[in-house]
Amino acid sequence: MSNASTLPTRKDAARNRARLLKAALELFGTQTDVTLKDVARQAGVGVGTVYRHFPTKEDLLDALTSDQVTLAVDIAREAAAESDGWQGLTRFLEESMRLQVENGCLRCVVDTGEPFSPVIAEARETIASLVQQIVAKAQQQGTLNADLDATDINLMLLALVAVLDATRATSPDRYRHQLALLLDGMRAENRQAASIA
Amino acid sequence: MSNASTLPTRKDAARNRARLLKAALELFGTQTDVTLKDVARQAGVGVGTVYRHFPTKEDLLDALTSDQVTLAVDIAREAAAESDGWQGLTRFLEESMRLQVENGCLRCVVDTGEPFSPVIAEARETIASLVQQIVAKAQQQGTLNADLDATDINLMLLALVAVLDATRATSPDRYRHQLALLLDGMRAENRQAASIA
Amino acid sequence: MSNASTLPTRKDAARNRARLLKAALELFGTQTDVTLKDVARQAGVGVGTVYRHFPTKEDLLDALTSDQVTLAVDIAREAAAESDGWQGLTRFLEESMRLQVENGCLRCVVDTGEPFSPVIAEARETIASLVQQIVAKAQQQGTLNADLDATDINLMLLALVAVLDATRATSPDRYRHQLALLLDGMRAENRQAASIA
Amino acid sequence: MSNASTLPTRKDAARNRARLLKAALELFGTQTDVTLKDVARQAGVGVGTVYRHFPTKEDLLDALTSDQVTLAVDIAREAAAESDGWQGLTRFLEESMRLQVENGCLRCVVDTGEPFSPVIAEARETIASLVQQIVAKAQQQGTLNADLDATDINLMLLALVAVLDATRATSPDRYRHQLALLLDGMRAENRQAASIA
DNA sequence: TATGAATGAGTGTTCATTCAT
DNA sequence: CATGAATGAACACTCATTCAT
Repeated sequence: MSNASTLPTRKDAARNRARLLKAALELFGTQTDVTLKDVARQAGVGVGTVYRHFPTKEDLLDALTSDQVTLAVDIAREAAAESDGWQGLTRFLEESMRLQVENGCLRCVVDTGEPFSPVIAEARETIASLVQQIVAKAQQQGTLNADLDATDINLMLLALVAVLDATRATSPDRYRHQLALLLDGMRAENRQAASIA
Repeated sequence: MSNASTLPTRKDAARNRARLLKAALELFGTQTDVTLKDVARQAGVGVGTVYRHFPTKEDLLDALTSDQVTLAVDIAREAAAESDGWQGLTRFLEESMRLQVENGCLRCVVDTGEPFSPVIAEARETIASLVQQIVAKAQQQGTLNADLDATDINLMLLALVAVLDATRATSPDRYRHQLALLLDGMRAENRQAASIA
Repeated sequence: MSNASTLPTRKDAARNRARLLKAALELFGTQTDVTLKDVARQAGVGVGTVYRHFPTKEDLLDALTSDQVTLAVDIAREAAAESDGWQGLTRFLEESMRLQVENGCLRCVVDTGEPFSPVIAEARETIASLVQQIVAKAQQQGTLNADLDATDINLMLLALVAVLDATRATSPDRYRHQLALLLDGMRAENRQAASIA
Repeated sequence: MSNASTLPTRKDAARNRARLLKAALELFGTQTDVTLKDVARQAGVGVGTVYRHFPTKEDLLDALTSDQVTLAVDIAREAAAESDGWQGLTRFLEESMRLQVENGCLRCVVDTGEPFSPVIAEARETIASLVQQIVAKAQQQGTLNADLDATDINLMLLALVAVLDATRATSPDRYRHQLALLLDGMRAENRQAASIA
């Protein structure tokens, strides 16, 4: 939870930092156009406190993203540890989506060209490499289409996140259906040469 | 009160409206954070003119959406006219995405809970109903999974749009791969009972 | 008064620009730490109007300075036209100070290393060159110390401005005494070899 | 209530006060827009400590000024002790400027109408009185213009400080030229009836 | 007592919207 | 009608000052 680059020694400071990240997660997870005053109010502190912990709005978002990406790295690691590649892939997608359902700030796992901090870039690379391992394993085991790579998996996540965001208010489980379809489409035995030109 | 000299004004007004929508499409299709001054400049008119035609920024976006949804309705209608259901479905998705590639304002075809105007709501319903027809036909013909409905298709579009938006700058064709996967996953013969819990 | 780089075509816009410059002159001429809200209030307009005319606080100050420096150029030109060099020098100093008494924004005639716009830089060079002419003429005519140059004159102005600013509230004419002393010190016939080590 | 264990604290407090003043002098002497956090960091203490010693930013500046004015009083006293009035005057100006070159906080010796503390006011009066003695002596000895008084001398200092501040970065000795001119202008024998109207 | 975290009024600046020309 | 100047609420961010640790 606490970033390596910042070390809030005092207890109350650490608590405020956590509160701020929690508040920010709650707000940015569901809306865009969140002001820092909103975050401060939600966290029950003054604006100045936001700036003490995060010198810039960008920095707050980076910290938020870092936290989520760190959790995502753990998920990828556990998924890569599965001996069955297909199982690993399924687990990676499902657990990542569970993270998004709970926190709603996963957008950033995929590199969309937006500015990001080194920490995030590194985590992304780690995830990409782990996913690549999972993909390779599943392909060797003959359960995954040969024409997929790590980027496809990341984009799938992005797609599912979009679905979740759109349906969260009315039927937050809906994305699972899409995930099922995608998984079916990814099975090696289901590949259709003529699906698309 | 109305005389001959005021007639050409109507033409001008219509032309300005078209110009504004074109300008807005060009800008909102690729960026966010577009100001109305930007739109006015792109259209070659003053800000006041924007407000004459669209009392509110929201109204402009609604009009933009309406245009796109209208085009989407046409696509859906043509797709529904195909005798082969699977073909119709494929066509609907591919053509809709082509629209998004070109115009970039398809976000709104799916109801995401955001406020929208009656005309958009109506068009959405029309599309939903047409897609439902396509889906039913394909299912009757035994080519489409039985557990899919029109909403799934719309959400698929939403997902693909997210992929396109993220990859537009670097590899704008990437979404086609995701589409292929989804199509494979949707084929009746490929349905896996155990894909997901 | 109106800058060449900006062309306020409308009458009311031009009036507001003039009002803003007037208000800014009144405020910046006597105080530091003036906010743009202060300027807006003093001018009787909204803050937005300040930004329409001057995209940046710096720009407003630049415009203010430009105006004053332009007036200063005229003074220098007239002073350089005097056939008597000493007379020209006296005139330059007295008239420049009159400008400062009235407007209070002359600080900028001397290059103090702060950022400034090209317009100001150019005007400064023009003034420096004219003052150099005056100095040379007076030195040729044997009325001015040989060891003075245009920079000395500018620094003298700076010094006198400091005196004026400090005494404006209590005895705004006091600077004239300092000016008299400096003029006496500049007369060729009064040069003391041993005045300072 | 007071015991042996609190005694060393006094020493610490005194040392911190000195450190703070030193740090403040270093920062305010060369820049404007110095924050109290800057001062605290430069002094190696926390902000809270600044406020323990100086309840207000203004108070810190007052203390700074007091220190400098005290040094200036010493200079004035030594200068007044010279038997030769002109020598005393020269010494006063040169030494005062040396102070400004080194510390850069002399602004305050002259009453510019800004708020100031009683101790500063008193020191100013002392200086004024000493300078008045020097001036009177030199006038009696026939080396100084009859129309000068202590205020003129203080304003001269102010003027020279302005010159120094403007030229410090590029040619910090430049002010000496202005000083030479002023001294020449102040010599009784160089008085020109017609220097200024 | 020293520390530095917390505070919030205040800055410069933007932009949707209104209104005089 | 079209224009673009005027408006002011709102934003990201700063900093003198207070207060919990």
